[in-house]
Amino acid sequence: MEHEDQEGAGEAAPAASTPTTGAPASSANPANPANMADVARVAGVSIATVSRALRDVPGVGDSTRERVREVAEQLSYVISPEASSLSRRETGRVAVVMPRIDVWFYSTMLSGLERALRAEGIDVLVYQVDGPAERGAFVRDLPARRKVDAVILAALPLSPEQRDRLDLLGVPMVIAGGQARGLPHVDVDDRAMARAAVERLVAAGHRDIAMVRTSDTDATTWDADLLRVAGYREALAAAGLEARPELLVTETYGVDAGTRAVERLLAVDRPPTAVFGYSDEIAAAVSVGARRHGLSVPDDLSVIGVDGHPMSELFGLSTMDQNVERQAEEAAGIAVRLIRGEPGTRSVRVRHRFVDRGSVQPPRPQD
Amino acid sequence: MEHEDQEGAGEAAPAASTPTTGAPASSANPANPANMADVARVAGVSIATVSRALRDVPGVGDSTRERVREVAEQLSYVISPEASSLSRRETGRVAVVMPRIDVWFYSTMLSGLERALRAEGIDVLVYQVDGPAERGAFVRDLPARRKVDAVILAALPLSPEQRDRLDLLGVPMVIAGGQARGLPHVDVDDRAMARAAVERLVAAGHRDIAMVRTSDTDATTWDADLLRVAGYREALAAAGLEARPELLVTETYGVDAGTRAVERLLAVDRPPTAVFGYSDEIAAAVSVGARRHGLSVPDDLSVIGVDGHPMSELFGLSTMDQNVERQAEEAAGIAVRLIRGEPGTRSVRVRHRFVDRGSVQPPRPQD
DNA sequence: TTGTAAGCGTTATCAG
DNA sequence: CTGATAACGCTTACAA
Repeated sequence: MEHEDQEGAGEAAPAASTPTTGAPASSANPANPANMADVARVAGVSIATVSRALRDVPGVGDSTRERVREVAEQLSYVISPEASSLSRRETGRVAVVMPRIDVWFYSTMLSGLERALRAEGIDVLVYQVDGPAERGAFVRDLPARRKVDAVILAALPLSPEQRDRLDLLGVPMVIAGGQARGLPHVDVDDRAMARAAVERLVAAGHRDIAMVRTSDTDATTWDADLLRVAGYREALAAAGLEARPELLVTETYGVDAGTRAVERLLAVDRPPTAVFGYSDEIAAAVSVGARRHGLSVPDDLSVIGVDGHPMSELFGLSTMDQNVERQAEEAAGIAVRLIRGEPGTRSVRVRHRFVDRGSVQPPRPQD
Repeated sequence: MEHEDQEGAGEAAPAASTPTTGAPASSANPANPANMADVARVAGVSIATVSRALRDVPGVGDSTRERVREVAEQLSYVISPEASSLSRRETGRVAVVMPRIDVWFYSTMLSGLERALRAEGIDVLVYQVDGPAERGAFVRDLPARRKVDAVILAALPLSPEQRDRLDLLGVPMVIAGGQARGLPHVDVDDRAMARAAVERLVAAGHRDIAMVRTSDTDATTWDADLLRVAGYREALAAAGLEARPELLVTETYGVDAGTRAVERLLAVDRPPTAVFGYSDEIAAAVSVGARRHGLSVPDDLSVIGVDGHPMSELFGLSTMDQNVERQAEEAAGIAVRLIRGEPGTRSVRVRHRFVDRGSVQPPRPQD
């Protein structure tokens, strides 16, 4: 370690070295934390009373409750969640299962779920289940079994058999960002979203409208994919436009997917004047690819995406925002109500919204 | 829908009712899962033997172990983690605490941590602690107390007092992506990374080198920020270049930060020919901003960032990759060893690496 | 090798 | 309002 100073250059670092605060007072012996019996003893009451006092359940005298509270505080007593769970038969935890964590949609969803669940005093256990193999293992071993009060599946693609086996988890389940037979879910209308996006292109005067999507590396089929393609086709049909197969291009995922897609699209007979991207990431990639080919967006090529990915803001891309935060909130809400046995656990469809950033313009006048 | 049988099929669900001796219905009765006593009874052994058999501890006859296994399987028995934890005095869980989940660095870190910890059979509890207020609350209430065997703090900025109070968690802690007095940590050499980046610019022949950073909305100070600025200055000094204050610009975080930064930089007397971005996101924003001003990267302006953010690939930006996945792995490893009381818990410095994408080129010949 | 029984720390049910 | 006491489901000496 060569360098020492951060930036104060001259001054000798104030070095917060000494364990400043003396003994953390009273106790706080991490090795064996106080338990309810300790509190009860010191407070001179029974353990049952401590339990009641600390949980704010009725049936304890005010003065008693107060005294217990003080003693607990003084012993820096913390309830043992394990013991409490064991006795109460619930964990205070929810599992969130998702294919990836390090991808915008999922990290945003997880962030929203965590926030909403934490507000309810529920802890979040994450399971990242990526690809068919891990999915199979997860469904086979059900590692979350008996560890949580509910499970939130975030856009996890499942076969019917897998879906069924999940019932063995024995707790309520919710789908966030998708659907599955018989489970309450929160999603957006992918088809309508795609249709609305393409309608924008149509309305701007485009006739040759391409759609670009990427294929997954594994054989997984995503509902959203199918639905958005369907929406694309519907919009074309509704406008009396032909769905030219060569304008629906699928590239394998990768950084140059956009460039490749643009190349393919420019090579066709009557190249498109507008592109609908399956996602904002793809729209952005197409936009970059277009630029590399000397095309400017939106002057030479209109582009619109789906998602509401922050990246699209940077690129100035118009998009159909699918409001992931809201989806997360709703899903968390359903999970909580299911846990509490409250009603109101119906599925929710979150509304998308168009975000106009000017990347859709009328096509260049044809010559 | 011919899924039906797990084993018994056919029989109408016996509903969750009879508490005890009733045959555990041979199948998964989610309401009342089998416990060890059930397994013991069916297998004709004691509950202790079941415990030993299922955990692979020595001291059980092979045939007995086998029989117990079968019975457990048949009853689709799953051990109660709560009970097990309570008895064993450990939870099998680790808490990961981070300011945000929906930001590249953190989601990547979390993804890596989850993967590594899952491989060790450890569950991950996430806490998103955003901003000074939540940080204060987290440190005050310590919601993770008694819920985990270790805590991993992912680049969580803490005051010395807060740092000290965390000791009350009573479990080992690790810092991932940063440092804090007295705690084992995993990080990169931010200063060296910045220096190396700027050295690339110097080596390409640039003399007027700017640095762009963004300020946080709250007053939080990030070590990485200070260190990277220091590295920037060091590199300039080492090259005998003046550190012109007007070339170190700080913009408030936002999508147009890049544009604003470029504007400011173009307005100075002798505008820079190269920009070092505090992060890849900023470098990308600057790159977009430059383009809006009619400057091309790298022809008119060289740009280099820090992070290894996938976005930089899309933008064709050179960067110093800080290898977050590796940092996660190392941090998880330290946590695991700390939990097991194994040695080898020293801090780790992960090496960064330069990723050349051609966004650094010699400056235009001056006229 | 196997069983018995004492915890682990709470909650919940009954009495008082 | 308060206190015993029996679960909750498992682990672990200690015996057999």
